[in-house]
Amino acid sequence: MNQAEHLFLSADTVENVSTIFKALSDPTRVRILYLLSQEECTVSHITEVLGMSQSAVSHQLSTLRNLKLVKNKREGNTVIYCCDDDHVIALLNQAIHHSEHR
Amino acid sequence: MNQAEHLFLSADTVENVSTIFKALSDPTRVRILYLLSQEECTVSHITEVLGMSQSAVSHQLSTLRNLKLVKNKREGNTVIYCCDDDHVIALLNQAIHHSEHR
DNA sequence: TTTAAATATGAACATATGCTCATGTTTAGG
DNA sequence: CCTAAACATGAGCATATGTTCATATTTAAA
Repeated sequence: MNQAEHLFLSADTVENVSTIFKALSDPTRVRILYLLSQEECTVSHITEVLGMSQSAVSHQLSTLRNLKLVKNKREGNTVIYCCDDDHVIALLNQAIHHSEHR
Repeated sequence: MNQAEHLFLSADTVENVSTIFKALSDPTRVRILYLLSQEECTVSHITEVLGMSQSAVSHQLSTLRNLKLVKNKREGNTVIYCCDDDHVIALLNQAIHHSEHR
């Protein structure tokens, strides 16, 4: 391949891509996103399923919210989270599939 | 969705998936993998293209080697690196495509 | 209007990460 | 053999990250 024919990534693309992957680079966030990919969940439900502290879960949800990977709605006393980025879920499912079929 | 119908991820799967994504969570490694997805490269070539120190590049190549995402072969005085995990390249390309088409 | 439940958030802390700097190792050439 | 080029690697350092702990906020119910 000739040097002139290289495809280059813009700095923006590199930044966006690594940011998306960074969001998926933590086990807790993987578990949260996978759970939310199956059903909407309250924070307390996520907390129970993951077996982690409410604070730890809330902090990670905050991270995912800032990245616009999840969104939430208040319903009375509780807050319900759901996925807000289908493509990231597709990436996650693809990685899961690959990991489980080797 | 009923609780009994949930799909659960094994601890191993969660660990594998987050490890793969962690490998892709750093801009330098994204640039290296993208470059190697197009052509085999010597370390010095990667160093020039990225405009980084040889040491920094070598350390990241070591990380990618440990994860078996790249492999290398010695050719005389130089060492040539190439990709060794097609699926990770597919994930990377998918993320790049998504990032560039929004 | 208190009180309790559900959730969010800031501070602190321990660990992980990515780079630089110095130096080690391997190979080709003189 | 000696030197230079190409690459690898360990130590050190600054920053980022994920959790806990304490506390704030919001809502429902008494």
